Amino acid sequence: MGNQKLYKGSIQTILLTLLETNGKMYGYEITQHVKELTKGELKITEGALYPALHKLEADGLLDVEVVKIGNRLRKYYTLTAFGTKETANKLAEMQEFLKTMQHLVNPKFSLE
Amino acid sequence: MGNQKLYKGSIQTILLTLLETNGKMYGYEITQHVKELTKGELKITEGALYPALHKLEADGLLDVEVVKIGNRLRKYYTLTAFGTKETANKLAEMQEFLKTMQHLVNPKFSLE
DNA sequence: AAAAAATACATAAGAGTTTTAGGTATTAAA
DNA sequence: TTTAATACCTAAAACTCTTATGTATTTTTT
Repeated sequence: MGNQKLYKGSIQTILLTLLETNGKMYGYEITQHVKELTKGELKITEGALYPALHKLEADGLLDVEVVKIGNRLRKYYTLTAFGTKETANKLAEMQEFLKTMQHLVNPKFSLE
Repeated sequence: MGNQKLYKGSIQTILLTLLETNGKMYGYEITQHVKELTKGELKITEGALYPALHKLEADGLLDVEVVKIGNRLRKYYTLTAFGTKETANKLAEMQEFLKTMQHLVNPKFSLE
């Protein structure tokens, strides 16, 4: 497992991207999905996940739907229209960031 | 200027990489260099820069040499042997991180 | 059948990093 | 001569995440 510190600041973007790709997801599902997708590189902890989901919801980017499975709750999250727009913005920023970082840490390719 | 938040956690790696590439640099020089390299995308603030340099020095990754230019001081930083080793590690972690993020935000390319 | 692990949510204290805002001082440019 | 640039620095506050803890249900293992 690499340096979790590097992922600071990118969790929101990750959540939004996953929801855009998969339509709707619930918290626990997201943690498992990310673990698999990244082969264990990134483990989104609950202490980071739930506050992030709540904030995105409070900010109007996500809608939530509570579903009862047996006697247990699941909270399915989906993007709002506003959330979809913000996802595009954040994805663009992420791509810019990734490109910039590649240039910085891989000077051989920094000639553009 | 994109989302500065994304750069959280990567400043140490950026500093080490710059020092590896350029041999020795002083603080102010680094801020200017990064601004140019990234075309203004990333502005390393002094409040982030100096504590980071001091920490890397305290941790034994950097040596410092004070030079007087006229009546003004410059503190040139260079990598120690240990710092060079750590730079390689952090660069590897950064590459891993960048690859993982590309997969996450660019699902089309996530088939490996 | 009982114990352990997995599923599913949540919060709160603490750690760590960066921003914002302030400070000192010298040198170059307007 | 006043402003901008150079060059260093720190401290309070904001922000994000980790660690630790809690509750409860369901499934798997012993």
